[in-house]
Amino acid sequence: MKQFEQTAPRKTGRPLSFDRDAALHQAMLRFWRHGYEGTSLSDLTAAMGVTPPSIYAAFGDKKQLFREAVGLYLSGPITSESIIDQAATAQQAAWGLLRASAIGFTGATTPPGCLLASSTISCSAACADVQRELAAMRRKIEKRLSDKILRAIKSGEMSASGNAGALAGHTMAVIQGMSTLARDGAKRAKLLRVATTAMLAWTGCAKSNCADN
Amino acid sequence: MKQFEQTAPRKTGRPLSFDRDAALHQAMLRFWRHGYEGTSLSDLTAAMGVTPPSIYAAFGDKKQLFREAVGLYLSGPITSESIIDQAATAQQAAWGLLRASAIGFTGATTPPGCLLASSTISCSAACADVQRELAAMRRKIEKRLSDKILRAIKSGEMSASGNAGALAGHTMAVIQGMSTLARDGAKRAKLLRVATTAMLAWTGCAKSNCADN
DNA sequence: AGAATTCCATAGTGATTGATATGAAATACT
DNA sequence: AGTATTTCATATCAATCACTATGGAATTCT
Repeated sequence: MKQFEQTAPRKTGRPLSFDRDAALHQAMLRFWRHGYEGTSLSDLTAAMGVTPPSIYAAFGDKKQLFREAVGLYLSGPITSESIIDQAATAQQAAWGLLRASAIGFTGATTPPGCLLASSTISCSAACADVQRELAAMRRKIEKRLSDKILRAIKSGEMSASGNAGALAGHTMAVIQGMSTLARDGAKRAKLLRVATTAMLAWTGCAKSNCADN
Repeated sequence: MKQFEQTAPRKTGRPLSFDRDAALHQAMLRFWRHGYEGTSLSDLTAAMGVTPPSIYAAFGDKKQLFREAVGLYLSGPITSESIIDQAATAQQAAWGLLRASAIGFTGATTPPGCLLASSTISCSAACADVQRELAAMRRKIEKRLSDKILRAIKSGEMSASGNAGALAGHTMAVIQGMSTLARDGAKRAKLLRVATTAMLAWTGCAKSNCADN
């Protein structure tokens, strides 16, 4: 997230009268709940407590503000990458992602679902670029998981072969789908049961050596 | 779809100068690709070849046009309900849904993904009602599948118990997630592999008698 | 203190949104 | 033919969209 790094503090001029991080957090929550195009500038100004000129001075335009909001959403001590990389096995990596998603999609103080999964699923042609960016982020996570599975297969940790992409795709699909379930009102316990069920595919995979349709 | 039934043909007055069904089909394709709010009236008029007053005279307002488009999307000889009801087993019902979704989400002449899954995942507060309606449709399908699984368990067709909701939720999540994968560029073959992988959860379920997290 | 710099608040920009008013055109009924 | 009825085409409507011009306020530097 180099492009979002804090620039050197200003030495002169009137100081900012609002907390940039807090305002960005509020913007993230609005985008999370209503998506990119579903969140208007007047929504943002009301939620952030900042007037339009200040928003544009501090964040650029709406797209850049959204990109920073996505960056904030993906930041934090626990990320998809860290879950995948630090898992002992590929199967545990998938479970870690599914479990973290089930919990993250049903936070008490955050909107239901996943910001990445819902904010630009459908949008007008005007934001096709933002849509592509988020799609690339999703594919990046899937590839990282797929690579982890592939290495597990090569190292003999898993017996199946040739299904790394399918297992990774299935895991990602369940995560994206859990986001929709959460938006439709599913509770955390239900999402965790769905995640547990999804992991049965790994059991089935190990026992049946993966159907090779 | 009683509310969308063709009214008795007019007996007097200037006849419609456009094909209502063809115009509705074009509207459906636009909503499918860009979602409800992402499709503007000017988009619709251009795609349908109909001027705004004619649209409003023929369909009411934008929301009603969208509802008719959803009705058209869900119509046809093969529906979720028919797939579930006509399947010999609950497992075959899930597979039928997954397979039909993988194929339907990657049609050559239709937008990628699922209209139901993507058109109102995120929207402004102004269309929360439409969002709720689609959520209810998704839940209805899930419940029908869940009931099918429940009956299969009670009849002894399946050994597991107490996981009908989890299996149905998992199936629905994979379907919704496949829609996102399709939107992100996944090909039909990949979605079918994901669907096949998802079905391994049933194998794992049968063999391990379902983990009781 | 005075200059330089930066930000805030007011008020508005043109464009687009969903939706219509108006009157002419095209049909059926008498 | 004449009337009633319905639709079509033009030209909008008010509201909202993302965005900004302008000038004063608040700070640092000299």
